[in-house]
Amino acid sequence: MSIIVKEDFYRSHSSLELAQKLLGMELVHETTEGLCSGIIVETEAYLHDDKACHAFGGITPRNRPMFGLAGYAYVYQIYGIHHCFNIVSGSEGYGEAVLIRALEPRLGIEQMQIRRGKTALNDLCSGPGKLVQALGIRKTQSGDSLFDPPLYLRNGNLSSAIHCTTRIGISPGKDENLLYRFYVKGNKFISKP
DNA sequence: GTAGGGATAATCT
DNA sequence: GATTATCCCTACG
Repeated sequence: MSIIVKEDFYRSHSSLELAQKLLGMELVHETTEGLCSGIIVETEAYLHDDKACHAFGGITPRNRPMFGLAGYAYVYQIYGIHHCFNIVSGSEGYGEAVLIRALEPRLGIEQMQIRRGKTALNDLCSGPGKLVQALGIRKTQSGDSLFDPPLYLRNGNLSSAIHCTTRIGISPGKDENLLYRFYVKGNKFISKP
């Protein structure tokens, strides 16, 4: 049973609601090397009035996708080496997104192991930079839609409770105490308990 | 198995 | 020139 999540879904929830509803869904990437996917088990919300949000200082060429319609990808590079994958959320013009922080590997595990250079399952997608590398997502896909192949989400069932806590890697003074991080309680594929 | 520090480049001011 | 929503290797117990 695999139903592609349609654009309506992304637009009928606030960013905070969406961050929680994404848990348990399957993120799928189809490439020429094969299909890879994983269950979303950890997310963080970034809102327009939130100092830690890339869009807080206004629109720039890099963060432009965040100000568009919900249901599109926003990919950026940090620390010179790593990439992070976000799902644009909220209303058009507000600059909000949900950062995907961890996946539970599902399909195409062999391909992910090759791309990551690691074999341990819990070391393939347990972090924002790792899952982007494992799925083979590239920065050029920033701004692409998420309701059609090659990159899309499928509905899934969430069996465990959602845990809510503070976000990771936020500098002091940048709304670091907001409880905008969500993860599946007891799941061993999250980046950090 | 845990803790600490260094790498590295696009982006914006 | 400052900033950045991380990862990985190494050194210890």
